[in-house]
Formats: sequence, structure tokens, C-alpha cells
Amino acid sequence: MNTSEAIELLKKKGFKTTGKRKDILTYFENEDRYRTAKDLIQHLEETHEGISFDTIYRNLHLYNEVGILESTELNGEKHFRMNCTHHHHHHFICKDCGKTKEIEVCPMDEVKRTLANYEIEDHKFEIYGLCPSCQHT
Amino acid sequence: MNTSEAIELLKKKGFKTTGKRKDILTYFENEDRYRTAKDLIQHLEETHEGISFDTIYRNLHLYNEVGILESTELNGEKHFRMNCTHHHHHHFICKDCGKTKEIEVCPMDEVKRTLANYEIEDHKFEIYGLCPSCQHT
DNA sequence: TCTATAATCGTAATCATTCCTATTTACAAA
DNA sequence: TTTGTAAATAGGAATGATTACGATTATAGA
Repeated sequence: MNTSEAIELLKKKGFKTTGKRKDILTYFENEDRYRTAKDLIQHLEETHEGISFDTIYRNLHLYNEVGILESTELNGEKHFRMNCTHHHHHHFICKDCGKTKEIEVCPMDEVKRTLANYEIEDHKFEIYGLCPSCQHT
Repeated sequence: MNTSEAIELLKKKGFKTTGKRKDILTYFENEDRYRTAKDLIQHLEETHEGISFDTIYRNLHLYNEVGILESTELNGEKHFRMNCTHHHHHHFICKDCGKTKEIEVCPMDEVKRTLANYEIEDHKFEIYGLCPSCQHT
């Protein structure tokens, strides 16, 4: 997903396009890693003085809802990144810089067989550590 | 892990044994599922009127630190349960009651091969949904 | 029993997030 | 191009989980 695809999607769903909405999308497109609401606020305040928390959180939730962003919880804070929509996969997440690497392995087929009477709604498989460029002891 | 093993461990590590500490352990031993700090507070207030947040959170962190409890984040709140120490495994977690079922599948060996230059510190594999007894539409 | 210090209390502070109302803005229709 | 209206935003208060901290109490070893 990139900014213009996301804007298309928003239009198709009947949401309005605002400068702030575009800038939020551009931010995540350029960052390409997990970022918090605070990271986003700090970035947007440079160009949009006095931007409201409400705007930040409302749009983060909206984008998450419609699949523009994906989210995860890292040390008690929600983190967001552009959604990789092309196929199902999981992530290695760098604890230092938040960058991710896609992991193709998914053991859910195997797991489903062992959970016969369980109603599976969701699953999470994440690997945490340091990426090559953050290992400078 | 059960209450008496946990108390042994605490003694061995030089921590003091108090009535509240024992009661916290007993609570988790009996619950046998993921519970929040609030769940624990509500339970302890019945027998320890005026118990402090400090006591609750300090001990949750301590127990988590020494491996008596394991924790995960479920809808923005930390949840804790007695640690299953016998072998490495993952959990199906019921979104309704918090009960867990052990999953033996772990794809980390396979994953490690694809993350050659990455320093892996940790990983999380959790399946969410409804357990058989919580599926009463 | 006595003493050192770990544990706890009581409560204030913090921090992320949510909520609320008045105001502004995007955009569809005229 | 103008206008009407619902959506979006600002500004700030409220919430809820968690942390912090000085004063007090209790555990465990001497």
C-alpha cells in the first residue's frame, strides 16, 4: 500500500481527503517501519502547528480499520506501519529502529489441525531483536 | 509452576515472603488463565482492604522478572498467568475468558535460517479466538 | 528480642489514549 | 461558482492503566 492507493481507497469508501490525511499517509509511506502516535504527532507538528490528538488517533484508527495501516503493541504502546497487502506474512521487528523484515513462514495450517473445536479469529507471530544495522554493540 | 515452587524460588533469590505475595501466587495458581492487574486487585481487596497499587504492580513485575508469571498484551492491557516452565510452547488464548491452550508448534528453527544477520532476542506466537465453552453464540 | 532493610501504604503524578463541544472544511448538488 | 451539510478538526478536559515516592510497617537474620 502506498499513499495514492490509500487515498483512492478512502475516496471509494466515502471519506474526505484532507491535507492532514495525506500527510499522515506520506509519513508512513516514507518511514516504512513501526511508529507510534507520538512519532506521528512530532512529525506533523512541524507543518501543522496545533494539530489535535483527536485528529491523530481518529485517523490512525480509521486507517487501521480500512486496512491502510497495520498495528502491533510494543512495550505498552501501539505502533503502526503501512499495511503490506500483497500476501499473508509476518514480521521480524527491530527493537531499536522499528524496521521490519518479512517472514514467509506461517504455521497456522498446522496449528489449526490441533484446535479442532476452537474458533480461531486471529493470530500473531512476531520476532523481535536487532536488525543488522542496529547491532553496533 | 505452582505457589510453593514460586515461594521456594523467591526465597532462593533473597526476596521476603509476605502474606500478600502468597495470596497473589495462590490467585494465579487457581485462575490458571491470563488476568489483568485490575482482576488481581479486585480479588485481593476482598481479603486485604486498602492494598496499594504499588504492591500489585511491584509484585507482578517481580514475578514476571524471575519467571513465576508470564505476560502478554491483550487490548491494551497487560495480562499475566502462571508460567508454564516445563517446555517451550505457545498459546491459544480465549478472547472471552482468557483461558489458554498450549500449542506445541513453533516455527522458530525454520525462521532463524531466514534471519542470518539478525540478532533474535525474542518471539511471540499467539492464537486468539473463542474456546469451546465460550462459543455459546 | 533487636535491627537492617525489604515491603507496603496512601496518594500524587505520569503517560497514552479517549471524549466532548464548538468551529471549520471538503465536496456534492444547485 | 456558490451553498448546504455532514465530516473533520481544534482545543482541552477526562479517563484509565501504570509508575513514583516519602512515610510507615513487617520480615528474617543476628
